[in-house]
Amino acid sequence: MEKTTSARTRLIEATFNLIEQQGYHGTGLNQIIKESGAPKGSLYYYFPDGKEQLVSEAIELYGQALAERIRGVLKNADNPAEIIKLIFTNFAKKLDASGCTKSGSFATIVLETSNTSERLRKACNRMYDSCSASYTEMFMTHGFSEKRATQIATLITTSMEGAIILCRAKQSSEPLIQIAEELKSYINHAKSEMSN
Amino acid sequence: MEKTTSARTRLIEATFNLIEQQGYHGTGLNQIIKESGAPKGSLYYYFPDGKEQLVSEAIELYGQALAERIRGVLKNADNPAEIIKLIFTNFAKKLDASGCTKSGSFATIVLETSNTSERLRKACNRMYDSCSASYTEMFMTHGFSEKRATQIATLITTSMEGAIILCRAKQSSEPLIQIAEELKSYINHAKSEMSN
DNA sequence: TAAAAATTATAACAATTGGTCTATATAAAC
DNA sequence: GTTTATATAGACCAATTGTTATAATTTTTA
Repeated sequence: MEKTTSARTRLIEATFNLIEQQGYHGTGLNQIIKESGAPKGSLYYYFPDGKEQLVSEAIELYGQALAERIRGVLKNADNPAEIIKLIFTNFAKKLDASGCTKSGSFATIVLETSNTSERLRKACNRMYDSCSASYTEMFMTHGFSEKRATQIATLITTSMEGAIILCRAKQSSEPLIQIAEELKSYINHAKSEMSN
Repeated sequence: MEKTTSARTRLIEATFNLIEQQGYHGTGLNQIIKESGAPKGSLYYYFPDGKEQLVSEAIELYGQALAERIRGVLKNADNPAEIIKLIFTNFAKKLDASGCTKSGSFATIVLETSNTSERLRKACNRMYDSCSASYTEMFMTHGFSEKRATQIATLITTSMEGAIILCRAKQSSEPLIQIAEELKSYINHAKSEMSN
């Protein structure tokens, strides 16, 4: 089972790796093949729909992994504010580790293809929904109303994605760190107002 | 003066228009020429450094216009929370007017080129700094400490950029509207805590 | 009107793009 | 051991990418 799927998954992994650094159109299939080390003939065998399918599955795979990771961290959280801060600082660490080259987000794909590929747009949208839902769920289990929980979840999702962009532009993880602190104090404030 | 610069500026305008819809690598020079209606031979006459220079100047031009627009709106603001909300809802309107195709942000360029072009990365970064500084300035004139003003400005800048991405993915301006409301109440809260 | 400068046209460039094709190998099943 | 899927190799495709070079054309200046 390992050997059979390895070429396929190597292609997917290389795809996401390169796209998060260079974008969708900036990443060629030849480069993906070289980076993955996968045999060239295998690409259209596993992904008959070509690049679009390849990227679509990369979004799906990475997105699910991301959503699960987040959900796992949120699971045993007793302090929502603290745990959100932790997630942001973790992202900052990963970004730093890559020299600020790998953002770990779908923003590029969205911005490049949302007007030309419904398939990719929807794949990205599902991932945002999935992550956002995880946040919402946690806040609700901590006593927030559904409406309030959803609002905060949206703010988290958007500021996360936006902070990553600022970090790439600045070549520094500082924006993520800053937002981490900011959101923490905001969530604490929201908590204290939970009565109304 | 109008006729002489018209081909040049038409090229720049077409460039920004297309890039915000399709990204940097997704937009070809041929398409820019066609869209702009500018003579083909003029491109490398006005922009000897090619695509990079063309895009760089597009960022500069659009960025300055954006920063000025924001600064103008903030100038005669007596209610910071309300004016921030207004800016976000204005962005939402513009996005809706384009059928959610034109984001009016530099995120694509950052994500696609920050690892390969210092020139473009820095150009985008300058624009973020410029906008962020406008927000900071306003909050300071309304009594916020410099530190606090900067923090809130960063949250505004990041969540704006992130919200735009969510809107593109969702094909709806709803995230921008939601964040508009959320930030408004947040700023009001921050204002009430200004004493410490 | 002649000379100079600014602008545009056109063709070609090598390189690369995403994608298709057929032939060959490797493995599994009977 | 022969047949049948599964998988890989690699040449090939037309189209397009950004870029360069040179020629023709305007426009400005003298």
